[in-house]
Amino acid sequence: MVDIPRPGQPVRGSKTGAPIMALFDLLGRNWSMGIVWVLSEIGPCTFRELQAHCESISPAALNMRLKELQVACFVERVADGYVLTPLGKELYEDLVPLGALAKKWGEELLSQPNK
Amino acid sequence: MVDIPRPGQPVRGSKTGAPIMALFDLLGRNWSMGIVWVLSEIGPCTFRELQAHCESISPAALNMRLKELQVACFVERVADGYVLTPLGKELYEDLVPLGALAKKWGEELLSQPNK
DNA sequence: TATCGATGCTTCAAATTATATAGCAAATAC
DNA sequence: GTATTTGCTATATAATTTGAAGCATCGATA
Repeated sequence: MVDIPRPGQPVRGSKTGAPIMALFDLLGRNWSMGIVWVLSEIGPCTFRELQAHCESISPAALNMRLKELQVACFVERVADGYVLTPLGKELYEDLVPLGALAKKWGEELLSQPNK
Repeated sequence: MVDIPRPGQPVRGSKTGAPIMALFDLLGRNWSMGIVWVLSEIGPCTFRELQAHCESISPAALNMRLKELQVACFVERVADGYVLTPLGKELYEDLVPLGALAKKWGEELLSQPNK
């Protein structure tokens, strides 16, 4: 039903399905990383809460990404709504450094003549 | 000309332009992370080499992503072709842990009944 | 100096994805 | 039982990506 890129199967970036490319294929979809980030920040939450925190995501997009992330074992549904799985939390931990880099990047862009 | 999401300006995921959301917006585009990854693996390389290593990217897509990554200061053109900037290398370093996670994830997916 | 191959793209139509808006069915709260 | 809230679905439109073809420029060679 919901199709996700899987290591070992052809994905964008690798016909043999290099794991990193499969992951990039999944995370490179619109909102994927944002959802993981927000879910980690605000903890277990309902669909509508998640939607509100993502500010401009459409329900169709949110729904699709959530389904993918569930099939991919990064997110699961519990009584309170949606949560990161242990693997999802690991993923989040790996994304954390990007938060710091993003700030540095923002400064560099400002100090730079726009192209 | 080439438009990229910038911290401080409205981006997907943040109307105020939270840096991490701007970065996710950029990296969440098709092939962005894959290009950074490949560029780091094979070092300075030509357009066609990059294209070959990305296995199935179309030149139009590669060109667009390269322009964006250059405007974003992650990639630059030198005599030998394209290279990561120092900031681009930092970005790569932050992506490295995802390589390990991807392998673990691949195993978890296999050991799991597919949904 | 003519031609060849390699390189760095551009073009364009077709397919895929994403967005925005409306709204509905089920569960809970009153 | 009526009103809210929640978790979506539907649908039309817009944006992005793909895939294939090909062109312009360059340096090397004949």
